[in-house]
Amino acid sequence: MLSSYPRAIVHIDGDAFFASCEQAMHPEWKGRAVITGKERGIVAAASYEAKARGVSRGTPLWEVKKIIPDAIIVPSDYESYSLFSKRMFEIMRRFTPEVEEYSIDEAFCDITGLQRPLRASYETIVRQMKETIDRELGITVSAGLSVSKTLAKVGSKWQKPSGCVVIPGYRIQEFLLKLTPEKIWGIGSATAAHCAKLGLRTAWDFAAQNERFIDEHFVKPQRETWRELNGEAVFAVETAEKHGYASIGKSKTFTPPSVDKEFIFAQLLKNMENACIKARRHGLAAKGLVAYLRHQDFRHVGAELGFDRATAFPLDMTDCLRRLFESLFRSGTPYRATGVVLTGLASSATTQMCIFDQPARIEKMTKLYAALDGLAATMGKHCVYSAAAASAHRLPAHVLERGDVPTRKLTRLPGETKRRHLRIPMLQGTVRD
DNA sequence: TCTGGGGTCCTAGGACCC
DNA sequence: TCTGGGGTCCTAGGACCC
Repeated sequence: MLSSYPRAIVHIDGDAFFASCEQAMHPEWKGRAVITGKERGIVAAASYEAKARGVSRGTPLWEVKKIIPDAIIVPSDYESYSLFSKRMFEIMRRFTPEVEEYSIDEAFCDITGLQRPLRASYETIVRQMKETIDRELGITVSAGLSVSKTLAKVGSKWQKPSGCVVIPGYRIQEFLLKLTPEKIWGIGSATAAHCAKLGLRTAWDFAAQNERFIDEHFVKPQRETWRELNGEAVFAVETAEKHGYASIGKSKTFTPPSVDKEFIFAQLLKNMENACIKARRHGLAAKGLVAYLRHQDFRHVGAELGFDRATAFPLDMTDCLRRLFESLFRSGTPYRATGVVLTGLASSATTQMCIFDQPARIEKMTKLYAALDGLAATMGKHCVYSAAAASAHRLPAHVLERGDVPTRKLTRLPGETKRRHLRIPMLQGTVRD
């Protein structure tokens, strides 16, 4: 049985990936502080030169400029980074097809049993993999090799940048003794606090508990992490390509927080319109809609509602959104952000029609949005938007808007001689409560 | 660092149905 | 109507990740 002997799992992690890609594309930037994230106003990635001077992920850019006046600050260029990413995965596949593309800059692979066919030890295989990536891509990655994904991740983080760390079963304790529980993949701040309450100060304290104790005090995901730390490969390397989205969300933080009811609803509408645009671009339609409001203290309240028919049309959702909003909003409470999530996404081509639907109307709406999407493609996003969301587009001076350029508003569609009524009856959402 | 934006999965409790 | 027990679905919220 495969599971009866230890697996050899590799985790490869790009070092300051976005910044490294920029340096690879602009060799003259090597050795300099390079920052990406210009479009959002905070650091998305910082080169090691920048990190050495105290800049880390999430630092506001104005602060970066104070610390490093000559820093090179550029917007994140996902398309280019994706090319580096793809090539990294391809190189890994030269060694084994068992590669999981975990994120743009991370991948796992399973090299169990490959010593003989590749005529090399596991460690040598990993080293070759890492060195090939470094050489061919002109960036560096860090590698971890161990018996489970969680431990392989411990390895790849251990010696960044450009590390290559092996954690065999008999050395697990040695590594985990030097880590707090929070450093482990799958253990966040909440679980770390829970560990602290139980007197578990190191990751080893957690790993060394017996199963009964773990079952008593922890829930499923943490129990699985516990088993992984004990050398059991619980999480499989998922080779299958992930396609599409299970959900699409859009959110926006505004500073300062607002108590203005219509302003907040307009933000929500804009979130919803943006999410719909993205869904249509991917040929997807949603079965449900979540709306949420974030309080000043970062807690949020949300509510969900399902549709009778999957849709990616704002006109279908406006009523529903209003109802969700009314159920969430408390007047006098300042909110700092709004968000919308489209859930239950499936290809809009295969959308089942509900027997109460009127095909003609749906077809009209399909045409309308196809026209709007076409317009957006040629004239820029948001050249047309719903009147209700207008206040979110014409932003008050106190609202920070990054990256969005105000565009002109059209009152009629191209090819029309007179204004057409765009009043299409709303689809009834089913409130489940 | 008092805090961006985009995702996934899990859980507890209630509703609803035999 | 009261009485059990159990399954399944849904929802709101948590937690975590990059």
